[in-house]
Amino acid sequence: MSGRGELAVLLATAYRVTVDDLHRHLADVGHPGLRPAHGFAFWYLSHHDDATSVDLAAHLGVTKQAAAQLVDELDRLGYVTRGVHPRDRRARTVRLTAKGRHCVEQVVAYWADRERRWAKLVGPSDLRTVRNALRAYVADAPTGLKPRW
Amino acid sequence: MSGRGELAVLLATAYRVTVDDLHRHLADVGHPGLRPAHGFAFWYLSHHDDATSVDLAAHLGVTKQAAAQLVDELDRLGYVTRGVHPRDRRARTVRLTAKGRHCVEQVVAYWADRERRWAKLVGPSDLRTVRNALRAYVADAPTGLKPRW
DNA sequence: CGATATAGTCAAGGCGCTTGTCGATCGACA
DNA sequence: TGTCGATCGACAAGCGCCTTGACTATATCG
Repeated sequence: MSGRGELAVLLATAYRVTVDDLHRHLADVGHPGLRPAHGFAFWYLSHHDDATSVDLAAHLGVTKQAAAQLVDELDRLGYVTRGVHPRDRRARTVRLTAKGRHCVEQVVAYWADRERRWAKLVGPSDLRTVRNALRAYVADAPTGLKPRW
Repeated sequence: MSGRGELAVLLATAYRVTVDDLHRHLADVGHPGLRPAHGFAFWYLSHHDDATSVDLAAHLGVTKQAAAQLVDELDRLGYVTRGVHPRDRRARTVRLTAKGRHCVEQVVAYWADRERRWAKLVGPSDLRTVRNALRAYVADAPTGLKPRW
């Protein structure tokens, strides 16, 4: 790597490694076969009561049908349940089950551990620098290019 | 964002923003409809003469058939040509055309510009810190989890 | 109240991958 | 040199994760 574009490759690699290792870890602790979209959905559902497929679709940046399919799948796997919406007879709510919540907890714990490990590698001060620099980079992104999650 | 897992989201967002903006830029300069796999393929082809579909497949981490399909597509779009392999009658070489090389140049220029811009946002010293921290993070990844590109 | 919008569901299609197979060529070994 | 197993590209079919289209029931607004 000649140096030019190295940051791009590092970002891509870091992201990919992050995702792959997280999913390997989740399989190890009883949650096999999950993928990034599941993770983003869990995050959203863990912060929103009474979410609907359409809410989730907007958050994930996909169509409502794709979101519904994802929810179907998570339902089948036991991570979510659907129920009657309290205020809209057309809609159905999507809620995490205990299994879904356990999964979210595992992700949170995983990330706490990874950050500790990274801080030990480069020092807490440098990790703060990384965080701030990434924040600046993302904030500088052209409008409309921010992923919704 | 409560702070826990923030780095994960920042990495994911930075990566996604990077890829999206690069592809928007490439469309602007005459290369519409490209996707990340194309970029990785271009990078490989620009560093390897006489590459074959199987070489590319290994590099991209996909099957030889998927790589061949990608090459078909790039051939159709005018980014690569195929030829006789100098040493193996079974194989065919894949080479970048002038259009392909132009695209690679645009990517390199794009990244030079983005890095300059990022350095201006956070300071060159902090950007160095980011680079070193990402290198450390990636080097610390569990074996077998390094993406091939 | 009527017209328009919206939620979920069902259906079909597209794209980018996968696995399987085949004939031609290669490489190793006796 | 001949044989056998491996490998290359190409062809074929299938799968997963999205998309668009359509429909009925419900909601919203003037």
